[in-house]
Amino acid sequence: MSSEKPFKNHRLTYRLNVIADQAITANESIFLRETGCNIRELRVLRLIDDSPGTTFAEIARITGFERSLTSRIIQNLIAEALILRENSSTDARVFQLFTTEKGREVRRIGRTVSDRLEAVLTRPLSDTELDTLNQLLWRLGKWVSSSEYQDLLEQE
Amino acid sequence: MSSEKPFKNHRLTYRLNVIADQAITANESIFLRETGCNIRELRVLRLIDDSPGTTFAEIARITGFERSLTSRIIQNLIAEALILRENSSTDARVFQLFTTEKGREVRRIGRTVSDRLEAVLTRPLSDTELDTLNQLLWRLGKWVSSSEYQDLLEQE
DNA sequence: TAAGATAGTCTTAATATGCAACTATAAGGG
DNA sequence: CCCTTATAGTTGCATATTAAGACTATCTTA
Repeated sequence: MSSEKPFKNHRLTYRLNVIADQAITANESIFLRETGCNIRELRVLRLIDDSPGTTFAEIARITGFERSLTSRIIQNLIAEALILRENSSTDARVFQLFTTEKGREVRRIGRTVSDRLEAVLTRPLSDTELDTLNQLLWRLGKWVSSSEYQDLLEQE
Repeated sequence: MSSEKPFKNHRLTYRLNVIADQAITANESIFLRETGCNIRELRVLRLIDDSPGTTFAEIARITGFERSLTSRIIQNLIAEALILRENSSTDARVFQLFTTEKGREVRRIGRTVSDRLEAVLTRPLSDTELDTLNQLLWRLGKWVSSSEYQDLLEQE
């Protein structure tokens, strides 16, 4: 029975990667078509929409993106008129970021698309199974982000 | 209780991606250090070791890598003396690939490292939970590779 | 007011990767 | 037997991605 599993010999890491890759690749082009933004831009847009007035440095810190990369993403979002920036009244080096009306609309569309894609992805699983999967992945996610995991990996 | 989940608002795709990314990134550097090969090279090495005499075209087909990319990977493996190639006796256009002694050794090391990393990754899960996760991911993997999934994604 | 820290930008260089042209050989058709 | 087309595999080129670090401007502290 268990010999029927084609994936059997593969590592968890590999399997995770294949699925994530497939899902991301498929989603990326759909997002781009529907919203004009790639996934990273949408993520930054979301962050700004959730924390109006946030700054460049905050975004870079939260996402973990390089500062140059973060800068360019923000510039793109501004060029597309999805966000705007204002000089901080208290520190002239800093500018604060806000979503525009159009930005909020794009974010809304992004959410809808995301909902749909998520539903398609999880279609073969029952609600219970999906819960189980979410829980297991949540624990794995916490684990791989922990310093204990990193330490354990490094000690040969 | 369920409100305690920090990941709660994130999408499955996102979660999968984060975990896969973390795991892959961590593994990649360890593999490189221990074997001198990156993960793709190891994968090709494994394929050749499992099917001695296989060809360039076979490798490209199975992995799905671009032909130019496949060619370069094979060249690297030859340069590192992990594999060798022989002209096919029946078709002068074709060459056949075999692992060298060193290649088999590297593969063996790769397997050991991989075992260890896998054990570290799955440490927080019980055997039963791991089984469950494997099974759910296996089903998701089959699903995202199906044409039905692709079709469903595309229909707006 | 000088020294150093911080916010953010921009140039540059390395790397990765796909495409398409290219060589060499095989196979089939008239 | 030649000509055309197909296949195996390689390589040059063009492009996209990204990190690093130099740079400007401003703030802070002494």
